[in-house]
Amino acid sequence: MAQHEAQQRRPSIHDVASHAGVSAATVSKVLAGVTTVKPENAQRVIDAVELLGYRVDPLASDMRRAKRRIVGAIMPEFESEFFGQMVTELEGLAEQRGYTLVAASSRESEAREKEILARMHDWRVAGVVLAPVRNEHGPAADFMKTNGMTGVLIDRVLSDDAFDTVSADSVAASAEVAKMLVGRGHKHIVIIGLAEGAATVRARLDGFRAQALALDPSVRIDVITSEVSVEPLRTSLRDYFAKGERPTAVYSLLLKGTLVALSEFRRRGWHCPDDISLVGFDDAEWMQVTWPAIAAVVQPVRRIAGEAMSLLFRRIDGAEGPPTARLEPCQVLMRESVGSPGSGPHSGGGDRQQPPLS
Amino acid sequence: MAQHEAQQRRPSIHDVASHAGVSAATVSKVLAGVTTVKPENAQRVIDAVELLGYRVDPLASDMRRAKRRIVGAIMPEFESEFFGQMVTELEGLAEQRGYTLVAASSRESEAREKEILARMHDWRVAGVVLAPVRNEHGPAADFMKTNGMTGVLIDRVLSDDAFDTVSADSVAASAEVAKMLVGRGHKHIVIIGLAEGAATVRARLDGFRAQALALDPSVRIDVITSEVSVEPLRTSLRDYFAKGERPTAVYSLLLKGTLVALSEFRRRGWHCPDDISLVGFDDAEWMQVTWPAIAAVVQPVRRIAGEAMSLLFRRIDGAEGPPTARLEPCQVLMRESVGSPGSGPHSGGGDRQQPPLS
DNA sequence: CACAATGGATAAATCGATTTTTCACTATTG
DNA sequence: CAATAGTGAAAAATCGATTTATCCATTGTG
Repeated sequence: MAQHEAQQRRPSIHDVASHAGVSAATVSKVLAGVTTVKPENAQRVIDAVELLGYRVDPLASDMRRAKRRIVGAIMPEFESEFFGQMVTELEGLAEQRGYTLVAASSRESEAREKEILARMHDWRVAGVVLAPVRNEHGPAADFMKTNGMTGVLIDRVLSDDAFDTVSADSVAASAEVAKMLVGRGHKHIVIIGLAEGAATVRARLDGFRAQALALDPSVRIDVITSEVSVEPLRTSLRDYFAKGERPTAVYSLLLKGTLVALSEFRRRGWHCPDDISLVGFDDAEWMQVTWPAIAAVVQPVRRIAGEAMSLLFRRIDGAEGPPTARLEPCQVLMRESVGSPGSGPHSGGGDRQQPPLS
Repeated sequence: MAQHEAQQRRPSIHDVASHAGVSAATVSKVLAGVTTVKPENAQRVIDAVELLGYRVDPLASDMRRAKRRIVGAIMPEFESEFFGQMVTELEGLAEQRGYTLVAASSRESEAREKEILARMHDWRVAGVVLAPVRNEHGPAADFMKTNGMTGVLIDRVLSDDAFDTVSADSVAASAEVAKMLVGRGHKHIVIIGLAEGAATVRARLDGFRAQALALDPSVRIDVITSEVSVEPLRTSLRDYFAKGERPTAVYSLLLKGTLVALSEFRRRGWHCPDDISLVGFDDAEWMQVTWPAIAAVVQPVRRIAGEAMSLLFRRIDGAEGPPTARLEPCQVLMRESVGSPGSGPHSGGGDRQQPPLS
């Protein structure tokens, strides 16, 4: 098998050195771009590198230097478009700077999150981008603090006294959603979400509520949250509807909640937007091809990733100063899932026949 | 800032050794579980480890040993549920064996794929799980061969003469889809897909065609593919419909194609399944909450990942022998998007009002 | 009692780079 | 012409582990 015969040891810096007739130190210098090498010798090194197909072993290289060129990324999951895109972006940005990104998923478990972090600390990563499962006050952030790790917290965070944070401005986005819904005459709205971290959820709720009540003090806003997972949320929403509650709009604070809402609408035979309107936090590709297309808040993934990496490398490069808390603006995509209350077929209006796209 | 004062150097194996009053070699042996250490000394080492909070530096550890405990995973993208789940699974399996998984996305580019592979080779990874952008004959697999890397190819592959392969049995699944559609009376079916790798696409087409024609020799099967990206596919499908073609069912060989089909249905105002049926390769969470729910072929992600890792580690551990080519069975999920031709409203039947879920 | 065998541990070599120190040699200056 | 300054490169130390070779002290045996 070629698989085995080619298993020869790769050339080391010493092989290059002896081929070029210089010392390993000189080779290292040439490769690092140090200018105090005689051009003639530099050329011989370059030739030898070319001839042998030599490439620096990043592991050995990182061994000696103070900061290793590895950064970690910890996401709650890889399965969603949001975190998938996030990892892709982070990977590219790390690469641009000559760093290797090691990504891991905490699978929505704080215990696992801390374990992964410990492992990354073992690797002596230069820094970590952490999207915490709950919020900035979990055990993972604590671990980072007590171990003097450098890092940036993203997504489910507001601000921290030790680390820079970057997240979507979901408060402003929620206010915009409120404007959209109340502006269309909705007077009974239910918000569903997970109580990921008290602060972030509260912020979104407050952002929505403040704007909604400012526009129409008579609007009724119900909130359904679940502490732990999505399934209890489904049950709660089902019970809520079963009680006879008839809100005219649902605002879901998370993607899975949007799915739950849709499936509960199905279960009850409600049509969206005729019977009930829906807006979801987090956009997904499929939301624009279904009928109705689902209105959604789009998070600025690229900006969050870019900002996070830029802050991270600033710290890695030794930047001092108090931590910053950045909020990146979201975009609210109005789509067919939002209508006006009372325009559905049950009240005489509406037509489920979708119009051709323009 | 705590961020900096805690930046103290971590204890090394020598620190542990001096604390325990033994040599570094002894510490290493205790940690490796070698039994030729006096119990008394072993205990002192364990105590010192505990006291100092010592943890082995995997980088330094891998330096000396022949095979590094790192495996790579290269996926075409992270944004889809399929590859997201795949990475999650692979990560867990690598972890179980004490390996670190380094994942990277080739972003559907063969050039990038090869670059990533070269970087992983630089890291001297013990092995790689590669989901090639096109097929098993791309430059990446070549690179692996000529450099004697060990690896397993997954997903868009059939078999290879140098590497083990694992993929979904999309041929059998396609046949099953054919049975489902033809069995319901469809006589004009269009298949859409990317010509990712000639062989895999052809296999799926053939699997479908053979089964369909066996059941009904009069069935007409049109095929629309695009070499490169999804957009040309959209254009082709649009042109196809614009020509006046009126197939009664669409079978999409890829997730993005399913989205394209749905959006083209929308554009023309066609209702699914009344006007046209749809089955897609690759399932996604949203497909069961939309109306209609979309019938889909579910790939056995866990099994593929498990089999790939098991084969990979077998090779890493030195297993010889010719490469194997595994096919894992898919599951075809029948859902509302599949109906019988001619039962739609245009021909008198059908009712777009969905029934409540059971 | 001398010598071999054995258990247990340490010293030293190694992995593949980087960085610091040392050194040889040339060029400048008093 | 000797002392000093300056160049470029080699030698050596280092990073933090693992592994091999070496060594000492017992114990066992003839």
